[in-house]
Order: sequence, then C-alpha cells, then structure tokens
Amino acid sequence: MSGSMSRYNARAVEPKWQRIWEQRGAFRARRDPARPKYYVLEMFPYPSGRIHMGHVRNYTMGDVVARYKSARGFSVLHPMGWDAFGMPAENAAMERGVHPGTWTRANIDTMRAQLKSMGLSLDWEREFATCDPEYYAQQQAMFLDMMEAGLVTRKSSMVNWDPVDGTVLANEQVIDGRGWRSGAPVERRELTQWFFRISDMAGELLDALEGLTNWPEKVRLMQRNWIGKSRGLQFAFDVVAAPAGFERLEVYTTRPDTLMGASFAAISPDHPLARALGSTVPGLADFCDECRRMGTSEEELGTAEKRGFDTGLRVRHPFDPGWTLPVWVANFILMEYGTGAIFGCPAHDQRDLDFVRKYGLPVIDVYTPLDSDARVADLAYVPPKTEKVRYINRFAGPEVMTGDEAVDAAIAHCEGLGIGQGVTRFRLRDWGISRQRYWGCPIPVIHCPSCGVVPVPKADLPVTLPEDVEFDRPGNPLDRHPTWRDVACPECGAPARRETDTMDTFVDSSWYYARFTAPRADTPTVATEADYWMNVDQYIGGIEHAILHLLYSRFFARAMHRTGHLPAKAIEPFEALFTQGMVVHECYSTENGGRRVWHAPAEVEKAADGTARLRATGETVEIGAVTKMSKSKKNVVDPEDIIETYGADVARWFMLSDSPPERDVEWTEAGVEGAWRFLQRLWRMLHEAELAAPDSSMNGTGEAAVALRKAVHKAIAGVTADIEGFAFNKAVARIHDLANTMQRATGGEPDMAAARREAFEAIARLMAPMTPHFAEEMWEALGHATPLVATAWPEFDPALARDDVVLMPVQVNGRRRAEIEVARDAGSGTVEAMALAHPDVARHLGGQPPRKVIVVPGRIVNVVV
RNA sequence: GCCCGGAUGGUGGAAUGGUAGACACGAAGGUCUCAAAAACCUUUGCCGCAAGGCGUGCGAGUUCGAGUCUCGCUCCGGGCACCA
Repeated sequence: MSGSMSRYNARAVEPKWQRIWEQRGAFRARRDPARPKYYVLEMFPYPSGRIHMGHVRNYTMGDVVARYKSARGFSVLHPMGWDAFGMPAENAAMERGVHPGTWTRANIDTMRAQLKSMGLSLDWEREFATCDPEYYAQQQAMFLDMMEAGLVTRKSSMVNWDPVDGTVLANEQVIDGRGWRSGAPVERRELTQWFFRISDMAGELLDALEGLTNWPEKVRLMQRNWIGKSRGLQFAFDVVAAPAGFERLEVYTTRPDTLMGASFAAISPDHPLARALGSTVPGLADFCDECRRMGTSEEELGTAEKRGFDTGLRVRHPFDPGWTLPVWVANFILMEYGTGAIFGCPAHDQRDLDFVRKYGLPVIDVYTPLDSDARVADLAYVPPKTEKVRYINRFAGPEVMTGDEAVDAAIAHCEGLGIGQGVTRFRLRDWGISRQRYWGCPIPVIHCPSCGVVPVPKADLPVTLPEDVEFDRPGNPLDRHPTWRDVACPECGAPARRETDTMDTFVDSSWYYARFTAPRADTPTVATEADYWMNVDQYIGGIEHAILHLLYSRFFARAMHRTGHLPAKAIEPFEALFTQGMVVHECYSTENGGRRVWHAPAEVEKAADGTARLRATGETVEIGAVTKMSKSKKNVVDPEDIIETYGADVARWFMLSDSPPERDVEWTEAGVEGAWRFLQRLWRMLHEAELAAPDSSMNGTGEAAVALRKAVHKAIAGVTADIEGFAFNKAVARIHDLANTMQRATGGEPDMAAARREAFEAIARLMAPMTPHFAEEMWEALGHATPLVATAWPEFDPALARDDVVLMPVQVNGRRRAEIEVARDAGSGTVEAMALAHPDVARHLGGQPPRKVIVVPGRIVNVVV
C-alpha cells in the first residue's frame, strides 16, 4: 500500500467514526441471555462546568475495558450519568443569581458534548441526572421503604453553625475555624437530623470485606479501620458526691489491662455530665463553650491543642474504693464514639501522656518491655498488642503476656467481679443524611403537630423542589417557602409542615449503578434487568472515594435488597474495583508586589533549557511543584483544547501511556506531542508498507517473516494480559515495541508482505480500545468493510508467542559475570555445565571449585564460591 | 493527631525474590535540506581509557541472590463522617 503520504487527520476522522458508531447503535446495551454480560462503570461526574483531565483519565480507562470486553464477546453495559445535586450549584445561585437547576443543566449539556468528543463507548440512551424528578422520586420511595424497614432514624447530632449567617456550614465552608462568608467563628451546635442506620450493619459490612477479593487491599483495609471493630470493657465509675442522676459514669475502654495505670477520667465537652456541672462549677461552662467553638471534623479535633478542665468531681477506681481519680473535661473526646467518657492511662497512650504532662497528673507504668525495666518518661510505651510484655502492675493473668492476652484476661476478671462487661463496639457511626439546603433530594416526610412525623404517601411522590426560590439570603430557601413548606397532614388533615431538609448527595450516588440497569422504570429497579446486569463487574474511580462513597453504596445495596429492590447477589454491588491516580501538572507563578500570581499552562511558553516565560509579556515564570490540577493554582489543562488540537485519541493514548493507572500521571506538553507523533508514524508506516492482499492466507516461512510473526503474537499475548491486569501503560509500551519491530521488518519477499499485513491488522485491533478512531481508520485502510467495533479481539498462536531459546545470566557470588544461551527446556545439569564452562565464569572462579550452584530454570544461574 | 498509600536515571516509568533501568520523554551527535521544521540513524544511570566499581529515599536485617520480604526512620500524597 504505497502512495499518499497524507497525515492522519484526527479532526475529520474522529467525528466520522463517532457518527458511524452511533448509527450502528454500537454501544446500546442489550440483555442477551446467549452471551455473558459485563457491566463496567466509572464514577459519574459532578457537573461542575467542564470536564477536566481527571475525567479524561477515568473515562478513558473505563472505555478501554468496555471496548475490550465487547471485543471479547461480552454483552457490555457502559452507562453515564450525572451526580447533579450539591453545593456548587447553590453557590453559583448566590454569586450569579442563576437558578441551581439552570446552572446544572447547562453544565451537563456542555460536559455531555465534551464527553461525546472523546469517542467513549457509552450507552447514552441510559443517561440520567440525579436531579431528575424521575430519579429522585424513586429515591424518595426507597427512603419510605427504608423507614418502614427500620433502617431510618431521627436523632440529634453536631453540625458546624455560623452564628452570624444563622446557617449550617459544610466542613469545606469552615476556613480556619470561621464561616467562609461571614468570617464569624464557627460553633458546634446540636440539631435533630435524619440518619440511615448503617451502624446496625457494621459487622456485616466488615465481614463482607473478606469476599471483595477484586478490590485493592488498601481500600479494604481503610474500610476495615473505618468500621473499626473493637473488643473492650464497658464499665461504670462510681462518682463521689455525684450530682443527682450522675451517680455512675459509664466508660468504654479497649485497654482494660491498663486500669491499674489510670490517672484520670475525662469526658467530652458535650457529655451530659459536663452540661450538668456547667451551672455549678465556675469556668466550666465557658470552657465547654470554648471547646464547642470548633468545627465537627475529626481532623480539627485531632490536630487542635489538647486542653482540659478539672471539674473537681472524683470517681472511685473500680478495684479500690479508696482510690479516686479526678474527672476532667477534655476537648479531644468525641461524644459520638463510645460513651463520650474515658479513663486515661498516660504510661501507655501518648495523647494521655501529653495531657497529664500538661496538667501535672501522675504517670503509673503498667508494663515494661521484656528486656528492660525502663519507666515511661517523654514517650508512652505502646508496643503492638501482639508483642509480649512484662506486666509490673496488673490485676489479671500471668506476668508476661501480650496486650491481646491481657485484655482478654482483664475482661474475664472484671466480669467475674461484676465490674462491667466485655463488649464489641464499632467506630462506624450512623449516616447522617439531613442537609439544610435546597439543591438536593427532598426528604419525603411531613411534620404534624398532632401526628408527629408522617411519611408522605407514596401516591403523592415525588416531592419535587419548588422552582421559585431566592438565594439572596443565607440559609435554606425551602425553610422560607410557605406554599411549598406548609401542607395539610396526610393523616389528620391539620396544618403541617414539610420536612425542609434534603438528602446528602451521597445518597444519590449510593444507588445510581442499580438505576442504570433500568433507568426509565417507574420503580427504583426492575427485577429482570437487575438480575441480568448486576453486579458492576468493574468499577473505576478515584481513591478519594475509598471510604465514604463506597461504604455508603455497600450499605445502600443491602438496604435495597432488604426492601426488595435488588437481588441477594447484589448486596455487594461492585465485583471489582480499581482506584486511579490523579492528573497532576507543574505550577507556574510570578511575583507581583510580593504577591504570588499563578498562570495557566496555556499562558506559559517553555524553552528548551527548561525555563519558562509568559507568552504575553515574556516575563520569566517560576516553575513550581507538580500538584493536582486545581483552579486555585491554575495548573489546569483543558481537555477540550487538547482534543481540538490533537484529537481525542492522542489525549487518550497519552493518558494511558506514561504512568501506571493507579499512580498520579503528570500531564506534559512533550508527552502529548510524543503521543501525536506515534500515531502519525504508524499512519505513515501503514501507507509506505508493502502488504499482501487482504484475502491472502499466506503465512511467513522465511526467518525474517517468522521473527516478525513471533513479535506480533507475543504482543497480542502481552497486550491482552496487560489490559486484563489494568496495566495500560505496559500495553502501550508493548505496542511501541511492536511498532519499532515492524518498522525494521522491511524485506520485500511475499511472505514478509503477508507477515506485515498480519502485523498491521494486529496492531490496529490491539489499539482499538485505546485509540478507537485511529484504529478504525487503519482497519478501514487495510480494506475491511466491517468496523472494529464489530470485530473480535485477536487470538495469539501460543507456539509463536513462545521462545525456544532463552538467554540466562550467570552470576558468581551474586554478581553477573556471563550470559549463556540455552534451550528453553534444558535440564539443570546441562545449564550448570554450560555455566561453569563459560570462560568469564571460570576466570572469576580463579580455579576454585564452586561451593554451590543454584540453577533457576529459564531464569538465572548463581555460582557460589 | 488518627487511618491508608507512595518514593527506581535529567523526566514518566519497567522488573512471578533471579541480568535494575523495558517502553517513552528529554538531551547530545549525525543524515536529509539553501535553511528550518518534520522524518530517519546513533549515543544516553553514575565514576572509569579500560578492566572494573557504584547504584532503586535513609538505617538495619533475612537470603546463594532484595527495587521486591522484615524492622526502624525521612519526605510526599489521599481520607478523617456536611467538597464531590
């Protein structure tokens, strides 16, 4: 195929194939009992405005899997939707006066067009947004089902409160302890809210992690720790001279073996006892108020300076009524965990040690290392609980034991004495879903003064959001919308009020994967569809969702099963999970009057010597750290610009080429150009190559032809394994390698022409999942009428993919000294003899006989002297 | 603070406990060109003329053999329950 040297024109080719695929309905998912199904899903995007490189990376990976599985004969479901509720839409409303819905819909339209230009094999007929009333109506119906099933509860919990704006703030809206708009110091405030009872399922969610063998181990570990199962002792201190109703102080401890080292008891500033004492102990109420002048996040609590206040109250040590401990209020104790009260053992807990050093309380050692009797000074002694230690101050068990053994002994001992009992607790807290915001799914209940909380009758669903809302004031517009808010009680008809809280957007994203199986149904799911399509065979998304989104989804799938909306097999909805890394980029900045000014990569021109200047002014730019692409540092490259300049395939190819998918990838202009040159080179090679006719069935027999064929079949085997193993960067490297081999295979013999055709056809098919438009264009140029989307994945010939002769390194004392060529299946004796006979080996042996020769067949020989 | 990761040439990275640096980017030299671009060829971990030596964040250890396993650190990143 000699002739035209035209360049590959992505701008014309990509829309052409996108049209052809669409006309063929190539990506429409169909239930087909005759074929195995494959459901591949990438985490759906929040419609923030435009797609970013993180989306390009995520959706390219998913598309590789979808197209590959499709070529392997699976009936593939690969859908896309929009996680469309959330705060940014309300922020846009406040800043620009645009309705959140209008803003969101416009963003979706932009982003849909951008995604389409990427040539993703998505079934767009299944698209939906979580802000569609058709979607959230089903969510409301499930909420009512879950209420009935006892999975929903209402209780009080802490929120960040902006006392000036009079609104609840998200953690993100608390900047250095102050409200982001008002600047007022934020307070913790108690509010009655709706919860899903996820903690009831803690044990189940923990145990089921064992079965998720196709999830990254690190994600399972993070979830395990998050759920935080612990065994400990729950007991009560007797309070000396207790205020009425507080005669006993319940505490929970995972280290009852250290009770002999107790030097204080401490309670949360939100503990009922702290509140009760507030009126009688001077300064205590102020201290608790001050503790509450802090956000609700554990991060803030963890990093804040540890502070305490002595209540003056004392409790009796459970083993000795004469031994009393002071009761402190401490800012680092969470009311949400355990009982909101602890005892402190400073010798074996660093936080407690820091606390007692600050307030001058005693340190009592409980155990020491086996080989030392050193006492605790600046550092608490906290060995792993599986390590044996010497108990020098114990009340149960032998002198030498591990922490685990000691805890068991302590629990048994205490239970025997009637001091508390061994309990299993979980760190996992119930899922608070109430949000005091407009742009979310309304919680379908009505508050009636006489009937209490009344579910909205299912016939009245959906409870849709009112359109006529104002964002000119802080707070939830639903609260001040009388015609929406004020309704008649469905039970007694008396005037009542709608619940104005909306649901956490994590609820929306906890079941969308199930909805994709029947996106237009007037029930949340349809059994036949869910039975066929569930579970998601491959889920792909960012590691930042490792805990919350994935745990909530696991809970929700179980809840959907209990309420009849999913089959039993779907209680773990994600069969396999892959967490991809971020897209990062250099930061560019200049200094302007002492202020750092950030510049977008598009405004910067890089010179060959590594320096950079502003295109507009020529001013030298400082090149900063390589960090996640973010608006604040402006180190953002717009995918649309890349697609317009180079085409979607180049963006996709580069995204896959450099870094392993789970690691961060640095977006570089040079890398993109490299990808572009590679596609151009292959295109040129194709047009310069002499190929056998398309119907030729000749196989190469000459040495050069066989060598090329071997390279082709090795590449097919390798790329297949790489895609299966999510090693897309290695697949790309192998394809590069094959292209290099093809370029050198220049012979004019007929069998070479045949081998070359085989090679070009193979490389087009191997590249199809990654650069689909380019591959189709190659395939068409090779004379095929049927497009690649309808062509099977190539098979390899095992005989050709295998080497008969291997090169084995020979080491002497672990250092490589020679290389021998041996038959693949040569025996160890033969290999050893060949190795010892090698002159370089003999030289390094210096006449000495080897002490030992290790032969690892097919891998290495090590001669030890 | 707590939980989870990561660290390999100038750069991104490759390497079932078995030849460290595949593949790519960049750089240097060359070919072609009036010239440039593009393309193509060669070289490219560091030290050394070579023989050889040194090298996978730091410090120990296990092993015939460690980038890979174990222990102790350092730095960077993700999450911490109302960002999505």
